[in-house]
Amino acid sequence: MRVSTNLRTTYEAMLATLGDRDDVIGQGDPDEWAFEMKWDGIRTMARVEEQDGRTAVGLTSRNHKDQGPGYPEIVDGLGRAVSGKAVLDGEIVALDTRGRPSFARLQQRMNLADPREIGRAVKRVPAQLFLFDVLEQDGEPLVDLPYTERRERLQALVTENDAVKVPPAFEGDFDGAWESSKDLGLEGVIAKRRSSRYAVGRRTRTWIKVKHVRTQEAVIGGWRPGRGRRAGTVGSLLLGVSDGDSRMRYIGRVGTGFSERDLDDLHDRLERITRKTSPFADIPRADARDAHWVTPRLVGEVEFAEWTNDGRLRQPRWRGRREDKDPSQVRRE
DNA sequence: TTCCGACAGTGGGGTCGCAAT
DNA sequence: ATTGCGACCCCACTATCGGAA
Repeated sequence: MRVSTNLRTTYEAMLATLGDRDDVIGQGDPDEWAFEMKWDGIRTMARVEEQDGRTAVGLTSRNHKDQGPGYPEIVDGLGRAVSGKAVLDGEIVALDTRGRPSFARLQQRMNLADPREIGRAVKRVPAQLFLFDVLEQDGEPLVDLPYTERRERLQALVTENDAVKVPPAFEGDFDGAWESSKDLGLEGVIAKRRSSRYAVGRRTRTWIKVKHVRTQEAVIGGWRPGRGRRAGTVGSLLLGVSDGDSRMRYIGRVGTGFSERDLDDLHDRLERITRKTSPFADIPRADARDAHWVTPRLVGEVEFAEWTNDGRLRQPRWRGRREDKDPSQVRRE
């Protein structure tokens, strides 16, 4: 039986810089890069140790919370997958019915405290640990080795099982990896410089994440006032799309992507088209609480990661007004 | 000089646990 | 019983600043 201990992790995860295709292929030799899929889950530093003759496993999230107790199947799997001591970097994921990592499913595993509750959740939504780096092996620090050598060490070190995987890294062309990630319905691609060291706790351009982006036109049906620095202007916009009906279908809020000029401009325009009632057919009470309603006349464009199960924008950001669009023509794409 | 990376501070969706109503 | 709120997870973005390139 493996135990999950509250082992303190001494490493902060290395982070990738957000970029686009040109940031990767636009400079230098394309062979300098390796490509991995971007997994949508919980970034986790894993430590395997020997303690009193037993294998002890620690899992730590990015803000230093002990994740071991919440994922007993991974603790057990990691104990079987690795012999000896190691510090490994990876992502806890929960796969959907089509085999894609689903953050929505994984959320059902978060914040559970009661062991019986966790036991039931393991059966309902099993989680896996996808490993993509090794920082230390049997006490030997590996962070200064180049990526390619750490990859070799990782693959030799880990014996995969149900709960622990080492997903492949692709050499060669970005476009191939990009298309694969798209076909598989994944978030995007992480490009890693093959010669690069593991920069503990830092965000550098030796790792570049390139994400699939969606765009959607939306009608502003209201807004919420800002707080702190944004007091006196717009906090977020309440967005909708036409359903062919007189009232709009609510698709969520957007509160980032504005410059200070954008905020002033929007605030000005919105104040002039104020009305008393909600233009949405279906907005939840919580979202409507401190809303200021407006006549649905202004159209804008947002970028976002994906639609949530509830038909809301996930990770939305404002891209600007679309004066060329008629509100009644704005549909969900 | 320019640019990179770190920080702080704003905002989002979703889940769970717990206190207030 | 319902509602509200914070803690965790994921995150985008703006604005600023110091120091590296």
